[in-house]
Amino acid sequence: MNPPLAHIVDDDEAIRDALTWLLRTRNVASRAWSSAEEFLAAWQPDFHGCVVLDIRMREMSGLECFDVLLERGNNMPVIFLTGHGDVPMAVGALKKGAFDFLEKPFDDNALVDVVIRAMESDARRTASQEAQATMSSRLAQLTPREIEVMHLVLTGKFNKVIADELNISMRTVEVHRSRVFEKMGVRSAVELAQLLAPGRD
Amino acid sequence: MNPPLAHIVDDDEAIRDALTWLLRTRNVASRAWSSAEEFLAAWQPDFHGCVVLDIRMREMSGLECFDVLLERGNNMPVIFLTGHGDVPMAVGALKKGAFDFLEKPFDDNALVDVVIRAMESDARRTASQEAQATMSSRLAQLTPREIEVMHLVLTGKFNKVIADELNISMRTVEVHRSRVFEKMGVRSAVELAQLLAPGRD
DNA sequence: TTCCACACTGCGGATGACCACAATTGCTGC
DNA sequence: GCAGCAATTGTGGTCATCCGCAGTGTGGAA
Repeated sequence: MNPPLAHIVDDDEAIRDALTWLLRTRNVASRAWSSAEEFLAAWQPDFHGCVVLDIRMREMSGLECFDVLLERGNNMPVIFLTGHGDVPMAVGALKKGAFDFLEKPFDDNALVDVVIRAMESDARRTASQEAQATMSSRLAQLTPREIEVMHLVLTGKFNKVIADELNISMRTVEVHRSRVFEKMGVRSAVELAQLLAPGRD
Repeated sequence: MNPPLAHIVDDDEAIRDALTWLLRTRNVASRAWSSAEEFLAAWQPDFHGCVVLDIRMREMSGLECFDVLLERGNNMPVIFLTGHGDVPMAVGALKKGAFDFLEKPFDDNALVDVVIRAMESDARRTASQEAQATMSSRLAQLTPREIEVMHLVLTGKFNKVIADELNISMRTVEVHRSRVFEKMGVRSAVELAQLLAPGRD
């Protein structure tokens, strides 16, 4: 898996170097890209960390780059940097899901804080996403009939009722139910419900 | 219950009237307040709809008003209007949970759209909140011991195991469990798990 | 003191969940 | 055709759940 990095995307080498240095002094690993195109070309779905994206760049702008990332299903938090941002631009970016939007000149401490919080946020997201991936792969192992039975089990219905609704025997329901538990790695309907429900408590 | 209203808070009477008229033509009920203080004095937890809040006002500013609303646990979406907003102000407001941040002069259609979306959002939130209030009032009826047993039941443990952990007899666990189901209005542990879990499927 | 809510316990029976063993049907791929 | 998977069903038995009936003990409120 790709290690978490702060991906710095800026066509100004001085800024790139300054940010790289700044983050290194705070023990934040980073990688610099000299254009949106370069970053997008290298981008992979399992990139982790965050993106620090300059708005004004020679070719593709930071906002355009952001749109491409959204289309590709990027999950990393994106922090915008801009020298000449206006309010609608900032509002639009945040409403599309940007993590933050900072104006130059920015305070070094503030930027580092934002980057760190973004990377923590990504780490949390990654963790919960992995759990969900495990769930999905398990769900994928279920046959159509098993899924059907599982849904009815999750409504709390008795095997007898489920059998009625599907016009099959109770015994068959028991078998499906048992296989579902086995494949999903649980030992009861309650555990299954907890597993398929988001975190609580 | 208070009906859903677009609460217009602006110390400029011309703006208030214009917005009220604009919203009425689109069949959106609204109420105008001539200052943040006036609105906050009248504000009640069961206000519904949304808030259209001017930033620059003579006494308390829109941002200060927003902070007070947040402290009071306001749930209505807040839409900011401003003539001289800057980027950090907009970013800060959105990150604190504002629904939108519009600069004057704004497009009438755009504003109405935002207001309508905000009120729809509030209607959805209200609905899910009522469901949760029902849950809370039911949970409040449970005795301490019943809550304890309920939590263990929700982990999928057998009554026998629960009895062991609490050093009581199985029969007692059965009684608590039964009372929990009765008070929570469910008929099985699975239904209980579904009820206490956020929406899914 | 009396009443009541809460927690606790035992017994026995009805019902549901789970499982091992055993088997049939139909469809797919080699 | 044969192997393999999915879906189906039955028998018989064990374990868990659920429930009514019956009763004890404690602490707080009337």
